[in-house]
Amino acid sequence: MDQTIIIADDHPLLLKGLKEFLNENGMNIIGEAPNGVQAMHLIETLKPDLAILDLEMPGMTGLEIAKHCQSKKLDTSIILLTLHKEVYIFHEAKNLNISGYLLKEFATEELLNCIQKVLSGQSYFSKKLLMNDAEDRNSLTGNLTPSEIKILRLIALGSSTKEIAEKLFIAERTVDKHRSNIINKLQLDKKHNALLIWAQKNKKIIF
Amino acid sequence: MDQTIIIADDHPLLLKGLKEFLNENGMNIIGEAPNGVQAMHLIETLKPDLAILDLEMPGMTGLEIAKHCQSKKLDTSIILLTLHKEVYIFHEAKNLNISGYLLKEFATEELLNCIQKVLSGQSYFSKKLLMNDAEDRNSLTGNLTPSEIKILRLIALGSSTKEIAEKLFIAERTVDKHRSNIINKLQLDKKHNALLIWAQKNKKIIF
DNA sequence: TGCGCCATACGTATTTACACCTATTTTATT
DNA sequence: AATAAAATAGGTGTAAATACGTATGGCGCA
Repeated sequence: MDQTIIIADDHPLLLKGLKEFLNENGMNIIGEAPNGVQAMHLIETLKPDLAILDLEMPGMTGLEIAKHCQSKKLDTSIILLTLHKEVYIFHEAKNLNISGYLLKEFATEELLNCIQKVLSGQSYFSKKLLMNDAEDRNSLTGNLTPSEIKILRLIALGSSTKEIAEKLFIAERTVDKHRSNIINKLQLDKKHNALLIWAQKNKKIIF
Repeated sequence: MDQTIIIADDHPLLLKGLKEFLNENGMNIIGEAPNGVQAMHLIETLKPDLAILDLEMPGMTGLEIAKHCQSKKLDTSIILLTLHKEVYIFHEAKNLNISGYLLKEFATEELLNCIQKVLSGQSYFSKKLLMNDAEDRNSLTGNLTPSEIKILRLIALGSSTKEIAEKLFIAERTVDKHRSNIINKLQLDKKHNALLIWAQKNKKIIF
């Protein structure tokens, strides 16, 4: 493998383990960073083929790095490593240049496979991230209609009513009405931002 | 160092990093385990001088292992590694045979120091765990005035401007002004609810 | 066929959140 | 004692979120 890789993680032991593991498997690691800001800098200066990033890092998360790369039109492929099952990332990944997403827990089992796929232009997302919490989800969002769920997700991602309307090509008032219905179905307080707060808190469930 | 060590962590990359790091520093690792149950088994069979354990592991947590060791009167010293600042462990440690407690985040910086102390019979608890998130907090909320922090906390708890004004016996406009100042200091997007979302996300830091 | 659910859309009104501005009083710090 | 910083308060304006209505077309199911 002559393709270049950088890695970033704020946990030094994990960074070390990752580096050793990749080296043992013949990968060409040209840079490593202990936080998101430095990782971004490495990507900009070294322009590696692949960046393997921790999702949660101080300064800049792996997700934010992906967004920056996209807006700066850098063609570094990105694999995210995460500790917890943040399923919502999977959905964001569609709009971003994220090619892989793995749990650290299973990293060695799947990492090589993932890297190979990504370096050959494909993408790889750990199935273990997808098949979970089906129960929680149903108990909470089972009553919601498909449109309502769509809107709820956009709210969770930080979109305003206006933005949602634009994205879904429907009227703001319609979105408004859906919000209202969602609030009723979830029996939220009739308080300002109650829906927003709920969506933020329950990100993991609604995706 | 001829004293024997076993290590356990459910994250394979971290376990690898830890092993390499300790080997490089001349430690004598006689066993490693990917979960708590196997770690306990290693301790019972190999009777190492020291066990370096992840706090959160499937099957048996580092804390449970410590309890077992105590009840079985094994004199293996125990160092716990943790990802998150679970300060409550520190208080439990007094009643258990836990000799060290470190954040993975700072592990390399302090780990050798900690191991030396523990192997020589002393104990070592990361100060970063005690004087809590003082750094994180300062880096993020250090510029904030006491009033601003008060208000930020109320926002995180879901209070509206009106409610905050009532609780603090000040005018709504004053609260408004503080919100504005907080947003500026934290350099948040000038977007609706940006402050609310930030406060929700960073609950752990501002309290 | 008709009933009900859903998505769509619009109107009106209220409450919040925030920007940008000024100004006074209190409290610290030097 | 003087200067700086913080807390307080207010004005004006915009955008957003929600409540509470009504209304229509589509679609499935009894």
